[in-house]
Amino acid sequence: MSVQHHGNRHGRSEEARIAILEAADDLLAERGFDRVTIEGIAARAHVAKQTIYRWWASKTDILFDALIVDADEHFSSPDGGNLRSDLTDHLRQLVAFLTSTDAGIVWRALAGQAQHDETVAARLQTDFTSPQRDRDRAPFLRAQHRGEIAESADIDLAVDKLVGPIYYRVLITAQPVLPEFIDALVEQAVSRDGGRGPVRQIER
Amino acid sequence: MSVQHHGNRHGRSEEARIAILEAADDLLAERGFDRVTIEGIAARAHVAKQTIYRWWASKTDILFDALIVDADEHFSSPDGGNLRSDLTDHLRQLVAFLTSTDAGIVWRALAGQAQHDETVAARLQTDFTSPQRDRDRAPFLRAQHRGEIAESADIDLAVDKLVGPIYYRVLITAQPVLPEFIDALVEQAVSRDGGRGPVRQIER
Amino acid sequence: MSVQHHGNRHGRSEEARIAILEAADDLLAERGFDRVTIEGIAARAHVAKQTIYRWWASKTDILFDALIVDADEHFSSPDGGNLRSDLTDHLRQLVAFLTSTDAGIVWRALAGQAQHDETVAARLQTDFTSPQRDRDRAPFLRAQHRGEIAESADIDLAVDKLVGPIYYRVLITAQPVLPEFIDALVEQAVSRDGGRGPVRQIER
Amino acid sequence: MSVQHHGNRHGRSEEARIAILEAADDLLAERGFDRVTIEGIAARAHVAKQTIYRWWASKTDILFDALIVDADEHFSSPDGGNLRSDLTDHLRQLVAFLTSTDAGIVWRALAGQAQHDETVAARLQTDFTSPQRDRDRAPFLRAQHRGEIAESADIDLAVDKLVGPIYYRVLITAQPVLPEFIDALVEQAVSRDGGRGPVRQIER
DNA sequence: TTTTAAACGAGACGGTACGTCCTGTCTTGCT
DNA sequence: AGCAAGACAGGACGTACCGTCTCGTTTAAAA
Repeated sequence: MSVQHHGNRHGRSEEARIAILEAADDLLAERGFDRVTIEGIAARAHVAKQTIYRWWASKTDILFDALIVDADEHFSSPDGGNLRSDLTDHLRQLVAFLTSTDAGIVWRALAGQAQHDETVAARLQTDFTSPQRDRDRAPFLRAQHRGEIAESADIDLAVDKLVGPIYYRVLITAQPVLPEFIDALVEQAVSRDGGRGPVRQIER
Repeated sequence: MSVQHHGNRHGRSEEARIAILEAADDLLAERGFDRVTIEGIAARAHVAKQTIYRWWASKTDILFDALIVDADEHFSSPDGGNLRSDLTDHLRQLVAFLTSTDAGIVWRALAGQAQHDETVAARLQTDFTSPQRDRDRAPFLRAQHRGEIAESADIDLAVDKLVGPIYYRVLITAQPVLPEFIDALVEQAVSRDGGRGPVRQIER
Repeated sequence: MSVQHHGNRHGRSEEARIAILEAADDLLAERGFDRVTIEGIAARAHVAKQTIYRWWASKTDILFDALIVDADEHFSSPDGGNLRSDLTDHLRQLVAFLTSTDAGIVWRALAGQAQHDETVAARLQTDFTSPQRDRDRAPFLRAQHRGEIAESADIDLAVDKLVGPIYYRVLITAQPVLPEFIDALVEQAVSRDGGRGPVRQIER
Repeated sequence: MSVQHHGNRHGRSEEARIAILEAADDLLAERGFDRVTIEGIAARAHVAKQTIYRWWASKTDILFDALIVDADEHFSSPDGGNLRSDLTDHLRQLVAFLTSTDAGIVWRALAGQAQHDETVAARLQTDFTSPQRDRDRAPFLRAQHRGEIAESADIDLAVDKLVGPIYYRVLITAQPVLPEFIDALVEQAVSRDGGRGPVRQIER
């Protein structure tokens, strides 16, 4: 295990790489996306700007590196044996990730920037949204495999109904996503007459 | 009837105001949010930078002005006599607004920027999200008044379930929001056993 | 004695004129020429910018108005009966004017600006330098009239030798112009072997 | 031998430095001091504004750099063996410098600005006036050394009398400084009965 | 007596330049 | 070869004044 150096001919400095990612993270949390600058990162990481430009194309590129590592690690897929339990578990993990982790802060910044920049949108799709969607579908797939739900079930629609309201609260209305809210979403997804509860037609 | 002013004590130049809003709109559509600059707006509107700074605090402030006018005008509330019809109408208007209007482009830029800037988030809440939420609730309120749904119905939850998936598709997954998708959302909201359809439990 | 008004068809407001001249003077003394601005003068004089532009072409134009009045009033021509006495009197007045009066501050600013701006140079020549030169020549002319000096005397050269060193000290070396210095200049001008004193050839 | 640098850790770009000084010089000659702007210099020198601000504090600071080089080089001190000859030589050089060189244009602008700005005045004193005064005194010091004039001679006074009228003509009266004028000044400085000539008392 | 026109305070306008910050590129000497 | 350092050309920021303009008010001479 060789120690990393400041300038050598053995490849990039791991020391610098980590310092840059941490500086970017810290600056994002402290000052917000618009005031994260390459110069600011370089200064805080005690690194030359050129070292950043050598390995990353932009500040969003740095943030993606900070995001990906954490996102994968965050989610576990404990199989609780039934759909309700698995969905509840999963959605709680999702909400925790989006609202209570450093990676969630990064994700939110990138999701914001994706609205401005098609390149960011594309990479966010590839690096986060798409794998995340696979994670979102997993409980349903397991339920199908188990025979708990029909093979014909429209899982994509079910996922949209389930996670859509969560992202909506996080990005748009800034309302907290409480356990009861998650439960209501799950209830609808699993119930025979799903989601009927709150707003159902009065029987005549 | 009215004479053109070019700056005097009786108020600002309407001519300049409109030129600035149009320039901002055009630049946003052509170049994207990050390349909308005050200097660019001033140049395109044939206006002095100071005239912009005199009346607006930032480029997002300008975009809010461009947004508000259009948002109000966009939505009508035709009372179709039943909840399903009203919701369908309303959601189609919402989707059209978000995805197919100039104002929708502006809204998306501001929603993105709101993830970076708490000030923008606050104003977006006040100027768009909150009144829009009132518009989203209106069909349910009319249905309650009609006796179509129970007084105890949790309208806020119903709205989240209804519009959440739409915003999610527009902002996150970039999937088109087709009529069938809207219909599926509405179906769940109005049905006695709402949303059961695609993913329902297999009866045992 | 009619009171002056704010806006009428009988000509300009004397009140405004004086307030502007005083504001210009004050700002020059307090902040220096470069920070005298039309806006600053207008604000301090509680006057509209247009009122300034109506009557003056530039800030130097205002300062000329402030200068001229005082310059004329400053100099007296008491005839002391002999050249030495008259020159001494006159030079002391000149030095006092240049270094110790409000008008002297204005003059110095305009003399400085004249180095940058040919228009200012021309007006300064007409309004100050040329009449001042007449005042400088007066003692010699009286001495000629009296028969004290020859009709053939080169008065222009004598004036240059006399006042040149004074302006030089005021504008260039920033040395004080003391009475002894004036006396030395006068001594040379009036003596049969003028100015020989300090640096004379050693007799062989 | 030397490679061109365009900015690196080993110091500034000599190329940029020279381009900036030349641009400032040219703009001063073409447009006058007030229309020399940092932006104009940057544009003409094909240089970024920041490069100017990195090395100079103001436009006068740039002009000082343009002045100093030339001033030193301009003056030679040929020892003609006698005071009259040396003074004549020296004054002709001075007049040529002030009125007929690029550096003279710069000097005049700075001398003008020194009347407005104490900082400029101080630096002009240090960088030009004071060393120039040493050059002005040199002929007298050599004459003393030679025994041509007394040890007790007041050289400072003699210099004021000699150069004062020249600066006066250049800055104030805008009269040309002709050889005859120089001769008359020198004549007075060296003659036993110096300066008596033009305006002397009529013998009684 | 009423009308009218000049000068006024106020302040918005299109502009120019300011001095600062950050971008992305480059060059160098060190390790 | 990668690095820290940092100068470079460039572009946008937000501010200060420029000189012009229009407005509505004040006022005394002209009608």
